[in-house]
Amino acid sequence: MADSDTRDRILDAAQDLVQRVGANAMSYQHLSDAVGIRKASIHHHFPGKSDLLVALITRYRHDFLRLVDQIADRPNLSGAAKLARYVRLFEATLQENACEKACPCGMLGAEVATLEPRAAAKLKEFYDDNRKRLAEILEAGRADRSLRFAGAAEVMAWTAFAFLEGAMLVARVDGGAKRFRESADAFVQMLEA
Amino acid sequence: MADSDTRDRILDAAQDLVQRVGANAMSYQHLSDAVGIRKASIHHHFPGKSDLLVALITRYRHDFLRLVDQIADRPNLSGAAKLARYVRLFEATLQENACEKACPCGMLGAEVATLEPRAAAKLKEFYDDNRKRLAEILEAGRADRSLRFAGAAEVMAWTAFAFLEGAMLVARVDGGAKRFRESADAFVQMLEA
DNA sequence: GTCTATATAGAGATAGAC
DNA sequence: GTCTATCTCTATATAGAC
Repeated sequence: MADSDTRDRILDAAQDLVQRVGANAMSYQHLSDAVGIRKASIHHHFPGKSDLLVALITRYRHDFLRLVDQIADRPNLSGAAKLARYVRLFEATLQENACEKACPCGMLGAEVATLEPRAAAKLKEFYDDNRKRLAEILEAGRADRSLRFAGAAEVMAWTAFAFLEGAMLVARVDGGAKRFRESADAFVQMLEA
Repeated sequence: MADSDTRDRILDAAQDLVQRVGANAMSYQHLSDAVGIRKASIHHHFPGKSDLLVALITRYRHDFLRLVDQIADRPNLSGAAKLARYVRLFEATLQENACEKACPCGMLGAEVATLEPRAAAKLKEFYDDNRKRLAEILEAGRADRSLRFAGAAEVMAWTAFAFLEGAMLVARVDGGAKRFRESADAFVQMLEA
């Protein structure tokens, strides 16, 4: 499993760089420096940059949705409580490592026009899955009367997801994690019954 | 004024590229191709890439705030109507040229970690100014009872701005201008009294 | 699986002629 | 103000030894 370990360390370094500077500002040389192996060795695990990005999105999607499902599938939690915990997943990412890290899929979203179709498709899956889970949480909240909003849950899910991704990016320019938190609280409060 | 004309054409091309692919994926060669003059001539007008980005943000900020002020300063418009028109400025940008263009300052926000301090400071000015204008619009709406929301107008302004910037970026991955519109309408509706 | 070495292309930038 | 020519550095990627 030494192979798989190196692979993960490369993905760790790549994810960190994507979250901080984006995919277009990340190079095999940076990964080489971060992981401590040569560029050619990175290419052995991920022949092209797109292979790396596809693997990165796939792994992040899997890990993140597992956390979301742990929230969404809890039967004794109100919809409002689920929504608050979902928001906290984004907040935790922003505060990782004391530097302000954005969501990797938010960063890649800004760069989508420069991604290969494979990577763009994987990215869209992440967005789709999140909107779907969010719609379920919102609908559950409306059913248990902990949330109140007009219109289709799918529309509000798109709105909430766009806000969270945007807030992570804006926070790094202006306000930081503190502003993210108070703004996210205000957003959730608008939906609470 | 032939000089100033070329300068503007370079900035036009640069803005188009930033909106579509971002600053890190934009090169002097791309600008050369788009404008029809050589790379060295671009460097004559903008010695370094940061000079170009600073000029780009400065011009966009000036032009955009002029449009915002035309909305905010209209005395016979309700706060809710002003907010709806502000949102439509972002919607119009997204639909420009039949391709989906993001806000240049939203794109640069994602890339802020790779910007020189001068450019990052100019970017922050754009964010600050927009939040300030939005807070005034929201407060006016609360005063004329066309809008209703809890807490400080500044917090809701940050929330609305983050949503709009995020929605433009998310829309290009998933849903397009149509989803942006229905989602933005839902957001405004949450604030309407 | 990792290395050295190399290939090829593109980046940002400058010198100096017209 | 624009050009040709060139410089230097970095990027992605591959060949082949260990």
